[in-house]
Amino acid sequence: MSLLRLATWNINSIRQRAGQARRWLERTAPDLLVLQEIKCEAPAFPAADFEALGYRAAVVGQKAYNGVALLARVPFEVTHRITIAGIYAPNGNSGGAAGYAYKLAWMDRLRERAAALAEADTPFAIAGDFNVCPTDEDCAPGALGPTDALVRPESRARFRALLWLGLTDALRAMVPSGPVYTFWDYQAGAWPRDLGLRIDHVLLSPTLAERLLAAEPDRRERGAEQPSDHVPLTVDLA
DNA sequence: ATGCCGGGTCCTACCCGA
Repeated sequence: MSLLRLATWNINSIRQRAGQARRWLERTAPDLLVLQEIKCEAPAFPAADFEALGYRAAVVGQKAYNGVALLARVPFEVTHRITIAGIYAPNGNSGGAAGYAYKLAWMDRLRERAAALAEADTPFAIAGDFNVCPTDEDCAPGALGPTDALVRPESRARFRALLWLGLTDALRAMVPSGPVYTFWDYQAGAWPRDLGLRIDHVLLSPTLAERLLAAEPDRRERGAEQPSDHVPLTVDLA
């Protein structure tokens, strides 16, 4: 049986953690990795580091903030065409009411885009940092206040609207209940106290969800030297 | 409880993350 391994990782500066990403790719060998918060423009992205491992990079960069990239292993043999979206959704806590409104509007546009993909014939996955804890189980007690943009009801409603399109939350499909975090703040001993959040997600269209074999955040990476505050989330599809 | 850590940049005090 052939396997398609997808992964998403908010790397929090690719220039700071190119070596860590390279070692993780060697160990995990995904077919495709979407990265968020690369924090550089495309020419500064260390594409050669990944080409040496057999990955080709597609970069949408920005100076200082944000920025995403997609690393795909080449060569590959196309047996089933699928569409992969790598996203970095707005946090929504900065910029006051306007910043939160921007987050919600962005999520509304994402839903429209996902609805268009659902209308097409091609199976698809949306993977990335959604900056939403979908339920209370996805936020360690005390890790965030009730007014935080990541847990507010309007944010959660936008996430549910994606699921109502027929999408499957891959990690929750494999781990139906209990804490399974993908992020731990650098502050206040969040990692040693395991005060984490589940905000990185992989959503699968129905035919891909039928092929879901495994989904797991790689907690080892949070314990590395100078880690990102997010860990990679890997999803295996038959 | 925002700003304890850690990234970025107008190079160094300040913005942003979640």
